[in-house]
Amino acid sequence: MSRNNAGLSPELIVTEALRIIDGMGLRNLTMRRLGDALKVEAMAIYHHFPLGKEQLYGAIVEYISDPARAAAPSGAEESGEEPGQDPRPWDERLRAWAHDYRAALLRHSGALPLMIHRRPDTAAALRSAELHYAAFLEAGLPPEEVPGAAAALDSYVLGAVVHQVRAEGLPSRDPAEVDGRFPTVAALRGVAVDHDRVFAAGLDALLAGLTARG
Amino acid sequence: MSRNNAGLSPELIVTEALRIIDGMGLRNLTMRRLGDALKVEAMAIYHHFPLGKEQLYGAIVEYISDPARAAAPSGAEESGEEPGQDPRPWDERLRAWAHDYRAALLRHSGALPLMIHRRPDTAAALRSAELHYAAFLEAGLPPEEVPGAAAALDSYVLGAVVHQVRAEGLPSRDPAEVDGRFPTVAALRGVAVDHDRVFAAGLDALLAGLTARG
DNA sequence: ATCCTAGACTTACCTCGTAAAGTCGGGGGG
DNA sequence: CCCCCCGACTTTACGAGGTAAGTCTAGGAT
Repeated sequence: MSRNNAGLSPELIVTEALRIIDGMGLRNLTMRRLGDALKVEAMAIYHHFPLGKEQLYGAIVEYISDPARAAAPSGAEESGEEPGQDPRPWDERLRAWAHDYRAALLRHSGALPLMIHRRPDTAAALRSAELHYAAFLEAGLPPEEVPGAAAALDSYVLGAVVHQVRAEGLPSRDPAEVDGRFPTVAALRGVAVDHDRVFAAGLDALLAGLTARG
Repeated sequence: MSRNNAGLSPELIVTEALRIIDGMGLRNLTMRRLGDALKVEAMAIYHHFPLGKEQLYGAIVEYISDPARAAAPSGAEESGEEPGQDPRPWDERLRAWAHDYRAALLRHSGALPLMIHRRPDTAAALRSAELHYAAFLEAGLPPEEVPGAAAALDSYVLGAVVHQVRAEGLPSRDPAEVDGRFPTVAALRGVAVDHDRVFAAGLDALLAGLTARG
Protein backbone atom coordinates (compact mmCIF):
# COMPACT_ATOMS: atom_id res chain seq x y z
CA MET A 1 0.00 0.00 0.00
CA SER A 2 1.84 3.05 -1.17
CA ARG A 3 0.70 6.48 -0.33
CA ASN A 4 -1.67 6.70 -3.23
CA ASN A 5 -3.20 3.28 -3.16
CA ALA A 6 -4.99 2.70 0.07
CA GLY A 7 -7.04 -0.17 -1.35
CA LEU A 8 -10.33 1.69 -1.19
CA SER A 9 -13.42 0.39 -2.89
CA PRO A 10 -17.07 1.41 -2.79
CA GLU A 11 -18.00 -1.79 -1.00
CA LEU A 12 -15.36 -1.28 1.65
CA ILE A 13 -16.42 2.30 2.16
CA VAL A 14 -20.06 1.34 2.54
CA THR A 15 -19.38 -1.41 5.07
CA GLU A 16 -17.18 0.90 7.10
CA ALA A 17 -19.84 3.62 6.94
CA LEU A 18 -22.37 1.13 8.23
CA ARG A 19 -20.08 0.22 11.08
CA ILE A 20 -19.97 3.87 12.07
CA ILE A 21 -23.73 4.28 11.73
CA ASP A 22 -24.40 1.16 13.79
CA GLY A 23 -21.89 2.21 16.41
CA MET A 24 -22.58 5.88 16.89
CA GLY A 25 -25.56 6.81 14.81
CA LEU A 26 -26.15 8.44 11.49
CA ARG A 27 -25.42 11.97 12.61
CA ASN A 28 -21.89 10.91 13.57
CA LEU A 29 -21.13 9.56 10.12
CA THR A 30 -18.93 12.32 8.74
CA MET A 31 -16.57 12.19 5.83
CA ARG A 32 -13.62 12.94 8.06
CA ARG A 33 -14.49 10.22 10.53
CA LEU A 34 -15.13 7.75 7.74
CA GLY A 35 -11.78 8.65 6.25
CA ASP A 36 -10.08 8.10 9.59
CA ALA A 37 -11.70 4.69 9.94
CA LEU A 38 -10.44 3.79 6.47
CA LYS A 39 -6.97 5.23 7.18
CA VAL A 40 -7.43 7.73 4.42
CA GLU A 41 -8.09 11.42 4.10
CA ALA A 42 -11.74 12.35 3.86
CA MET A 43 -11.44 13.63 0.32
CA ALA A 44 -10.22 10.25 -0.94
CA ILE A 45 -13.78 8.97 -0.58
CA TYR A 46 -14.86 11.38 -3.29
CA HIS A 47 -12.93 9.37 -5.84
CA HIS A 48 -15.27 6.45 -5.32
CA PHE A 49 -18.40 8.53 -4.72
CA PRO A 50 -17.80 11.62 -6.82
CA LEU A 51 -21.25 12.97 -6.10
CA GLY A 52 -20.52 13.17 -2.44
CA LYS A 53 -22.38 12.12 0.61
CA GLU A 54 -25.76 11.74 -1.03
CA GLN A 55 -24.34 9.13 -3.37
CA LEU A 56 -22.77 7.32 -0.45
CA TYR A 57 -26.15 7.35 1.27
CA GLY A 58 -27.71 5.78 -1.78
CA ALA A 59 -25.11 3.03 -1.81
CA ILE A 60 -25.74 2.34 1.85
CA VAL A 61 -29.47 2.02 1.24
CA GLU A 62 -28.95 -0.35 -1.65
CA TYR A 63 -26.52 -2.44 0.36
CA ILE A 64 -29.02 -2.88 3.17
CA SER A 65 -32.01 -3.66 1.00
CA ASP A 66 -30.42 -6.15 -1.38
CA PRO A 67 -32.13 -9.53 -0.97
CA ALA A 68 -29.21 -11.22 -2.74
CA ARG A 69 -27.00 -10.42 0.22
CA ALA A 70 -29.37 -12.08 2.67
CA ALA A 71 -29.76 -15.15 0.46
CA ALA A 72 -26.02 -15.71 -0.03
CA PRO A 73 -24.17 -13.89 2.75
CA SER A 74 -20.92 -15.84 2.14
CA GLY A 75 -18.88 -15.87 -1.07
CA ALA A 76 -20.27 -16.70 -4.48
CA GLU A 77 -21.89 -20.06 -5.05
CA GLU A 78 -19.96 -22.68 -6.93
CA SER A 79 -20.58 -21.60 -10.48
CA GLY A 80 -21.50 -17.99 -9.83
CA GLU A 81 -24.77 -18.60 -11.64
CA GLU A 82 -27.97 -16.67 -11.33
CA PRO A 83 -29.93 -18.02 -8.38
CA GLY A 84 -32.50 -19.66 -10.65
CA GLN A 85 -35.86 -20.87 -9.39
CA ASP A 86 -36.46 -21.13 -5.68
CA PRO A 87 -38.21 -24.46 -5.06
CA ARG A 88 -40.08 -23.32 -1.96
CA PRO A 89 -43.79 -22.45 -2.10
CA TRP A 90 -44.70 -18.83 -2.58
CA ASP A 91 -45.70 -18.04 0.98
CA GLU A 92 -42.56 -19.55 2.41
CA ARG A 93 -40.47 -17.44 0.06
CA LEU A 94 -42.28 -14.28 1.07
CA ARG A 95 -41.96 -15.05 4.75
CA ALA A 96 -38.27 -15.76 4.35
CA TRP A 97 -37.79 -12.51 2.49
CA ALA A 98 -39.72 -10.58 5.11
CA HIS A 99 -37.67 -12.15 7.89
CA ASP A 100 -34.34 -11.41 6.23
CA TYR A 101 -35.31 -7.88 5.26
CA ARG A 102 -36.57 -7.11 8.72
CA ALA A 103 -33.38 -8.47 10.25
CA ALA A 104 -31.21 -6.33 7.96
CA LEU A 105 -33.23 -3.22 8.75
CA LEU A 106 -33.07 -3.85 12.47
CA ARG A 107 -29.35 -4.51 12.35
CA HIS A 108 -28.79 -1.18 10.62
CA SER A 109 -31.68 0.75 12.06
CA GLY A 110 -29.56 3.88 12.27
CA ALA A 111 -29.70 4.06 8.48
CA LEU A 112 -33.48 3.99 8.30
CA PRO A 113 -33.87 7.75 7.77
CA LEU A 114 -31.85 7.37 4.59
CA MET A 115 -34.39 5.03 3.04
CA ILE A 116 -37.39 7.27 3.21
CA HIS A 117 -36.89 9.59 0.29
CA ARG A 118 -34.99 7.32 -2.09
CA ARG A 119 -36.94 5.77 -4.92
CA PRO A 120 -36.44 1.99 -4.98
CA ASP A 121 -35.19 1.86 -8.55
CA THR A 122 -31.87 0.17 -7.89
CA ALA A 123 -30.89 -3.34 -8.93
CA ALA A 124 -31.44 -4.49 -5.36
CA ALA A 125 -34.96 -3.08 -5.34
CA LEU A 126 -35.75 -4.81 -8.61
CA ARG A 127 -34.55 -8.11 -7.19
CA SER A 128 -37.00 -7.66 -4.34
CA ALA A 129 -39.83 -6.71 -6.66
CA GLU A 130 -39.18 -9.71 -8.90
CA LEU A 131 -39.34 -11.99 -5.89
CA HIS A 132 -42.58 -10.42 -4.68
CA TYR A 133 -44.32 -10.38 -8.02
CA ALA A 134 -43.44 -13.98 -8.87
CA ALA A 135 -44.67 -15.14 -5.48
CA PHE A 136 -47.98 -13.31 -5.63
CA LEU A 137 -48.60 -14.54 -9.16
CA GLU A 138 -47.92 -18.06 -7.99
CA ALA A 139 -50.39 -17.45 -5.17
CA GLY A 140 -53.06 -16.93 -7.81
CA LEU A 141 -53.52 -13.19 -7.55
CA PRO A 142 -54.80 -11.52 -10.72
CA PRO A 143 -51.89 -9.67 -12.31
CA GLU A 144 -53.43 -6.23 -11.88
CA GLU A 145 -53.50 -6.74 -8.11
CA VAL A 146 -49.94 -7.98 -7.77
CA PRO A 147 -48.08 -4.66 -7.52
CA GLY A 148 -50.51 -3.42 -4.91
CA ALA A 149 -50.07 -6.55 -2.84
CA ALA A 150 -46.31 -6.23 -3.09
CA ALA A 151 -46.58 -2.61 -1.97
CA ALA A 152 -48.68 -3.57 1.03
CA LEU A 153 -46.20 -6.27 2.02
CA ASP A 154 -43.25 -3.95 1.72
CA SER A 155 -45.13 -1.30 3.67
CA TYR A 156 -45.86 -3.66 6.46
CA VAL A 157 -42.29 -4.88 6.94
CA LEU A 158 -40.77 -1.43 6.85
CA GLY A 159 -43.48 -0.07 9.09
CA ALA A 160 -43.04 -2.83 11.63
CA VAL A 161 -39.34 -2.14 11.86
CA VAL A 162 -39.87 1.58 12.25
CA HIS A 163 -42.50 0.97 14.90
CA GLN A 164 -40.16 -1.30 16.86
CA VAL A 165 -37.26 1.11 16.57
CA ARG A 166 -39.46 3.94 17.79
CA ALA A 167 -40.73 1.91 20.71
CA GLU A 168 -37.20 0.96 21.74
CA GLY A 169 -35.72 4.41 21.29
CA LEU A 170 -34.37 6.45 24.14
CA PRO A 171 -37.19 7.93 26.20
CA SER A 172 -37.66 11.63 25.63
CA ARG A 173 -37.07 14.04 28.43
CA ASP A 174 -40.25 14.59 30.46
CA PRO A 175 -42.37 11.88 28.82
CA ALA A 176 -46.09 12.47 29.18
CA GLU A 177 -47.64 10.91 32.22
CA VAL A 178 -50.18 8.11 31.90
CA ASP A 179 -52.89 9.63 34.00
CA GLY A 180 -56.67 9.57 34.13
CA ARG A 181 -56.93 10.95 30.63
CA PHE A 182 -55.76 7.61 29.26
CA PRO A 183 -57.66 4.95 31.20
CA THR A 184 -57.30 2.16 28.66
CA VAL A 185 -53.61 2.74 28.23
CA ALA A 186 -53.20 2.69 32.01
CA ALA A 187 -55.16 -0.55 32.32
CA LEU A 188 -53.05 -2.30 29.70
CA ARG A 189 -49.75 -0.85 30.75
CA GLY A 190 -48.53 -4.22 32.00
CA VAL A 191 -48.99 -6.01 28.68
CA ALA A 192 -45.59 -6.46 27.04
CA VAL A 193 -45.29 -6.47 23.27
CA ASP A 194 -43.16 -9.23 21.77
CA HIS A 195 -42.10 -7.60 18.55
CA ASP A 196 -41.09 -10.84 16.86
CA ARG A 197 -44.44 -12.44 17.63
CA VAL A 198 -46.46 -9.38 16.67
CA PHE A 199 -44.55 -9.12 13.44
CA ALA A 200 -45.20 -12.75 12.52
CA ALA A 201 -48.87 -12.52 13.44
CA GLY A 202 -49.39 -9.31 11.48
CA LEU A 203 -47.57 -10.80 8.53
CA ASP A 204 -49.87 -13.82 8.57
CA ALA A 205 -52.90 -11.59 8.81
CA LEU A 206 -51.76 -9.45 5.93
CA LEU A 207 -50.80 -12.31 3.62
CA ALA A 208 -54.07 -14.05 4.31
CA GLY A 209 -56.03 -10.88 3.69
CA LEU A 210 -54.17 -10.10 0.48
CA THR A 211 -54.44 -13.49 -1.16
CA ALA A 212 -57.75 -14.88 0.14
CA ARG A 213 -60.36 -13.33 -2.07
CA GLY A 214 -63.74 -14.19 -3.47
CA MET B 1 -43.75 44.51 18.83
CA SER B 2 -40.73 46.10 20.27
CA ARG B 3 -37.25 44.87 19.69
CA ASN B 4 -37.39 42.39 22.49
CA ASN B 5 -40.79 40.96 21.93
CA ALA B 6 -41.16 39.54 18.47
CA GLY B 7 -44.16 37.44 19.48
CA LEU B 8 -42.46 34.11 19.18
CA SER B 9 -43.99 30.98 20.61
CA PRO B 10 -43.14 27.29 20.35
CA GLU B 11 -46.23 26.66 18.25
CA LEU B 12 -45.38 29.46 15.85
CA ILE B 13 -41.83 28.21 15.51
CA VAL B 14 -42.97 24.66 14.83
CA THR B 15 -45.46 25.65 12.17
CA GLU B 16 -42.88 27.85 10.46
CA ALA B 17 -40.34 25.03 10.62
CA LEU B 18 -42.86 22.73 8.98
CA ARG B 19 -43.43 25.26 6.24
CA ILE B 20 -39.71 25.21 5.52
CA ILE B 21 -39.53 21.41 5.64
CA ASP B 22 -42.50 21.07 3.32
CA GLY B 23 -41.13 23.67 0.97
CA MET B 24 -37.47 22.80 0.70
CA GLY B 25 -36.85 19.65 2.64
CA LEU B 26 -35.55 18.76 6.02
CA ARG B 27 -31.90 19.37 5.28
CA ASN B 28 -32.69 22.98 4.44
CA LEU B 29 -34.26 23.61 7.81
CA THR B 30 -31.51 25.55 9.52
CA MET B 31 -31.73 27.68 12.57
CA ARG B 32 -30.67 30.74 10.61
CA ARG B 33 -33.24 30.16 7.90
CA LEU B 34 -35.94 29.51 10.47
CA GLY B 35 -34.96 32.71 12.22
CA ASP B 36 -35.17 34.64 8.99
CA ALA B 37 -38.63 33.25 8.28
CA LEU B 38 -39.73 34.38 11.74
CA LYS B 39 -38.08 37.79 11.36
CA VAL B 40 -35.81 37.03 14.23
CA GLU B 41 -32.18 36.16 14.81
CA ALA B 42 -31.45 32.44 14.86
CA MET B 43 -30.46 32.43 18.51
CA ALA B 44 -33.88 33.72 19.55
CA ILE B 45 -35.27 30.25 18.89
CA TYR B 46 -33.15 28.89 21.71
CA HIS B 47 -35.22 30.81 24.24
CA HIS B 48 -38.23 28.70 23.35
CA PHE B 49 -36.30 25.48 22.70
CA PRO B 50 -33.36 25.76 25.08
CA LEU B 51 -32.15 22.28 24.22
CA GLY B 52 -31.63 23.23 20.63
CA LYS B 53 -32.54 21.61 17.40
CA GLU B 54 -33.20 18.15 18.76
CA GLN B 55 -35.91 19.57 20.99
CA LEU B 56 -37.39 21.42 18.06
CA TYR B 57 -37.42 18.16 16.11
CA GLY B 58 -39.28 16.51 18.94
CA ALA B 59 -41.89 19.24 18.95
CA ILE B 60 -42.34 18.89 15.19
CA VAL B 61 -42.90 15.16 15.52
CA GLU B 62 -45.45 15.62 18.26
CA TYR B 63 -47.24 18.29 16.27
CA ILE B 64 -47.60 16.01 13.27
CA SER B 65 -48.70 12.93 15.15
CA ASP B 66 -51.28 14.49 17.44
CA PRO B 67 -54.70 13.03 16.66
CA ALA B 68 -56.36 15.91 18.52
CA ARG B 69 -55.23 18.27 15.79
CA ALA B 70 -56.86 16.19 13.06
CA ALA B 71 -60.07 15.82 15.06
CA ALA B 72 -60.46 19.54 15.77
CA PRO B 73 -58.43 21.50 13.23
CA SER B 74 -60.23 24.78 13.94
CA GLY B 75 -60.41 26.65 17.23
CA ALA B 76 -61.56 25.14 20.50
CA GLU B 77 -65.03 23.69 20.73
CA GLU B 78 -67.68 25.59 22.61
CA SER B 79 -66.87 24.58 26.15
CA GLY B 80 -63.30 23.55 25.69
CA GLU B 81 -64.24 20.18 27.18
CA GLU B 82 -62.44 16.91 26.76
CA PRO B 83 -63.64 15.21 23.59
CA GLY B 84 -65.53 12.55 25.54
CA GLN B 85 -66.83 9.37 23.96
CA ASP B 86 -66.82 9.01 20.20
CA PRO B 87 -70.18 7.51 19.22
CA ARG B 88 -68.93 5.79 16.07
CA PRO B 89 -68.26 2.04 16.01
CA TRP B 90 -64.71 0.89 16.67
CA ASP B 91 -63.72 0.07 13.09
CA GLU B 92 -64.95 3.40 11.82
CA ARG B 93 -62.93 5.21 14.46
CA LEU B 94 -59.81 3.29 13.55
CA ARG B 95 -60.29 3.92 9.87
CA ALA B 96 -60.81 7.61 10.48
CA TRP B 97 -57.68 7.79 12.61
CA ALA B 98 -55.68 5.92 9.97
CA HIS B 99 -56.93 8.24 7.27
CA ASP B 100 -56.14 11.40 9.22
CA TYR B 101 -52.76 10.18 10.36
CA ARG B 102 -51.80 9.10 6.88
CA ALA B 103 -52.85 12.48 5.50
CA ALA B 104 -50.79 14.34 8.08
CA LEU B 105 -47.73 12.21 7.38
CA LEU B 106 -48.07 12.65 3.64
CA ARG B 107 -48.53 16.40 4.00
CA HIS B 108 -45.31 16.64 5.99
CA SER B 109 -43.43 13.74 4.49
CA GLY B 110 -40.19 15.68 4.67
CA ALA B 111 -40.31 15.29 8.43
CA LEU B 112 -40.61 11.50 8.35
CA PRO B 113 -36.94 10.87 9.10
CA LEU B 114 -37.43 12.69 12.38
CA MET B 115 -40.01 10.21 13.58
CA ILE B 116 -37.92 7.09 13.36
CA HIS B 117 -35.80 7.24 16.46
CA ARG B 118 -38.15 9.09 18.80
CA ARG B 119 -40.01 7.04 21.35
CA PRO B 120 -43.75 7.76 21.17
CA ASP B 121 -44.11 8.78 24.81
CA THR B 122 -45.57 12.23 24.27
CA ALA B 123 -49.07 13.33 25.11
CA ALA B 124 -49.98 13.09 21.44
CA ALA B 125 -48.75 9.50 21.27
CA LEU B 126 -50.78 8.59 24.34
CA ARG B 127 -53.88 10.10 22.77
CA SER B 128 -53.37 7.80 19.79
CA ALA B 129 -52.74 4.77 21.95
CA GLU B 130 -55.86 5.44 24.00
CA LEU B 131 -57.91 5.63 20.84
CA HIS B 132 -56.42 2.38 19.50
CA TYR B 133 -56.72 0.41 22.70
CA ALA B 134 -60.31 1.43 23.34
CA ALA B 135 -61.28 0.50 19.80
CA PHE B 136 -59.64 -2.92 19.84
CA LEU B 137 -61.16 -3.71 23.22
CA GLU B 138 -64.54 -2.75 21.85
CA ALA B 139 -63.85 -5.06 18.92
CA GLY B 140 -63.67 -7.92 21.38
CA LEU B 141 -59.96 -8.59 21.37
CA PRO B 142 -58.60 -10.15 24.54
CA PRO B 143 -56.72 -7.47 26.47
CA GLU B 144 -53.34 -9.17 26.14
CA GLU B 145 -53.57 -8.95 22.38
CA VAL B 146 -54.60 -5.32 22.20
CA PRO B 147 -51.19 -3.63 22.33
CA GLY B 148 -49.88 -5.95 19.64
CA ALA B 149 -52.82 -5.18 17.40
CA ALA B 150 -52.31 -1.47 17.95
CA ALA B 151 -48.64 -1.88 17.09
CA ALA B 152 -49.49 -3.71 13.87
CA LEU B 153 -51.97 -1.02 12.87
CA ASP B 154 -49.53 1.79 13.56
CA SER B 155 -46.83 -0.11 11.69
CA TYR B 156 -49.02 -0.49 8.68
CA VAL B 157 -50.01 3.15 8.37
CA LEU B 158 -46.51 4.48 8.84
CA GLY B 159 -45.12 1.84 6.49
CA ALA B 160 -47.66 2.62 3.81
CA VAL B 161 -46.75 6.29 3.90
CA VAL B 162 -43.05 5.57 3.75
CA HIS B 163 -43.60 3.18 0.87
CA GLN B 164 -45.57 5.78 -1.05
CA VAL B 165 -43.07 8.51 -0.38
CA ARG B 166 -40.26 6.26 -1.55
CA ALA B 167 -42.13 5.31 -4.70
CA GLU B 168 -42.83 8.95 -5.51
CA GLY B 169 -39.34 10.20 -4.71
CA LEU B 170 -37.04 11.63 -7.30
CA PRO B 171 -35.54 8.89 -9.48
CA SER B 172 -31.94 8.16 -8.67
CA ARG B 173 -29.30 8.82 -11.25
CA ASP B 174 -28.74 5.77 -13.48
CA PRO B 175 -31.66 3.72 -12.19
CA ALA B 176 -31.27 -0.01 -12.77
CA GLU B 177 -32.69 -1.24 -16.05
CA VAL B 178 -35.62 -3.64 -16.12
CA ASP B 179 -34.08 -6.31 -18.35
CA GLY B 180 -34.33 -10.07 -18.71
CA ARG B 181 -33.26 -10.65 -15.17
CA PHE B 182 -36.59 -9.35 -13.96
CA PRO B 183 -39.19 -10.97 -16.23
CA THR B 184 -42.14 -10.65 -13.88
CA VAL B 185 -41.43 -7.03 -13.12
CA ALA B 186 -41.16 -6.36 -16.84
CA ALA B 187 -44.45 -8.09 -17.53
CA LEU B 188 -46.29 -6.08 -14.87
CA ARG B 189 -44.62 -2.79 -15.58
CA GLY B 190 -47.81 -1.31 -16.97
CA VAL B 191 -49.84 -1.87 -13.82
CA ALA B 192 -50.24 1.38 -11.98
CA VAL B 193 -50.52 1.42 -8.21
CA ASP B 194 -53.27 3.58 -6.74
CA HIS B 195 -51.82 4.32 -3.36
CA ASP B 196 -55.13 5.40 -1.82
CA ARG B 197 -56.85 2.22 -2.94
CA VAL B 198 -53.98 -0.04 -1.94
CA PHE B 199 -53.86 1.61 1.45
CA ALA B 200 -57.57 1.12 2.06
CA ALA B 201 -57.46 -2.49 0.88
CA GLY B 202 -54.43 -3.34 2.99
CA LEU B 203 -56.06 -1.66 5.98
CA ASP B 204 -59.17 -3.75 5.55
CA ALA B 205 -57.09 -6.90 5.24
CA LEU B 206 -55.11 -6.09 8.33
CA LEU B 207 -58.10 -5.12 10.50
CA ALA B 208 -59.95 -8.23 9.45
CA GLY B 209 -56.94 -10.41 10.14
CA LEU B 210 -56.32 -8.84 13.53
CA THR B 211 -59.84 -9.02 14.88
CA ALA B 212 -61.30 -12.14 13.25
CA ARG B 213 -59.99 -14.99 15.31
CA GLY B 214 -61.13 -18.46 16.32
C1' DA C 1 15.14 9.16 -18.77
C1' DT C 2 10.80 11.68 -19.38
C1' DC C 3 6.11 12.34 -19.28
C1' DC C 4 1.35 11.16 -18.32
C1' DT C 5 -2.25 9.79 -15.50
C1' DA C 6 -5.01 7.98 -11.90
C1' DG C 7 -5.62 7.99 -7.33
C1' DA C 8 -4.81 10.04 -2.91
C1' DC C 9 -3.56 14.15 -0.04
C1' DT C 10 -3.79 19.33 1.29
C1' DT C 11 -5.73 23.61 1.61
C1' DA C 12 -9.40 26.56 1.86
C1' DC C 13 -14.16 28.30 1.84
C1' DC C 14 -18.62 28.60 3.34
C1' DT C 15 -22.43 26.96 6.23
C1' DC C 16 -24.15 25.07 10.39
C1' DG C 17 -25.23 24.51 15.45
C1' DT C 18 -24.77 26.73 19.52
C1' DA C 19 -22.09 28.69 23.81
C1' DA C 20 -21.51 33.05 26.00
C1' DA C 21 -22.19 37.56 26.70
C1' DG C 22 -24.51 41.80 25.44
C1' DT C 23 -28.63 44.81 24.81
C1' DC C 24 -33.09 46.54 25.12
C1' DG C 25 -37.62 47.72 27.03
C1' DG C 26 -41.39 47.27 30.13
C1' DG C 27 -43.20 46.58 34.67
C1' DG C 28 -43.11 46.57 39.58
C1' DG C 29 -41.27 48.27 44.04
C1' DG C 30 -39.46 52.17 46.45
C1' DC D 1 -41.10 59.36 39.40
C1' DC D 2 -37.08 56.66 39.33
C1' DC D 3 -34.56 52.55 39.28
C1' DC D 4 -33.58 48.11 38.64
C1' DC D 5 -34.52 43.65 37.31
C1' DC D 6 -35.84 40.14 34.21
C1' DG D 7 -37.29 38.03 30.17
C1' DA D 8 -36.84 38.29 25.13
C1' DC D 9 -34.02 38.97 21.50
C1' DT D 10 -29.10 40.13 19.38
C1' DT D 11 -24.14 39.98 18.81
C1' DT D 12 -20.08 37.69 18.63
C1' DA D 13 -17.40 33.80 18.15
C1' DC D 14 -15.83 29.02 17.74
C1' DG D 15 -15.46 24.34 16.25
C1' DA D 16 -17.05 20.98 13.03
C1' DG D 17 -19.01 19.62 8.67
C1' DG D 18 -19.26 19.08 3.27
C1' DT D 19 -16.73 19.72 -0.57
C1' DA D 20 -14.35 22.61 -4.55
C1' DA D 21 -9.87 23.24 -6.21
C1' DG D 22 -5.23 22.44 -6.38
C1' DT D 23 -1.05 19.39 -5.37
C1' DC D 24 1.58 15.36 -4.93
C1' DT D 25 3.37 10.62 -5.73
C1' DA D 26 4.04 6.10 -7.93
C1' DG D 27 3.90 3.39 -11.83
C1' DG D 28 3.44 2.59 -16.57
C1' DA D 29 4.10 4.19 -21.46
C1' DT D 30 7.20 6.25 -24.73
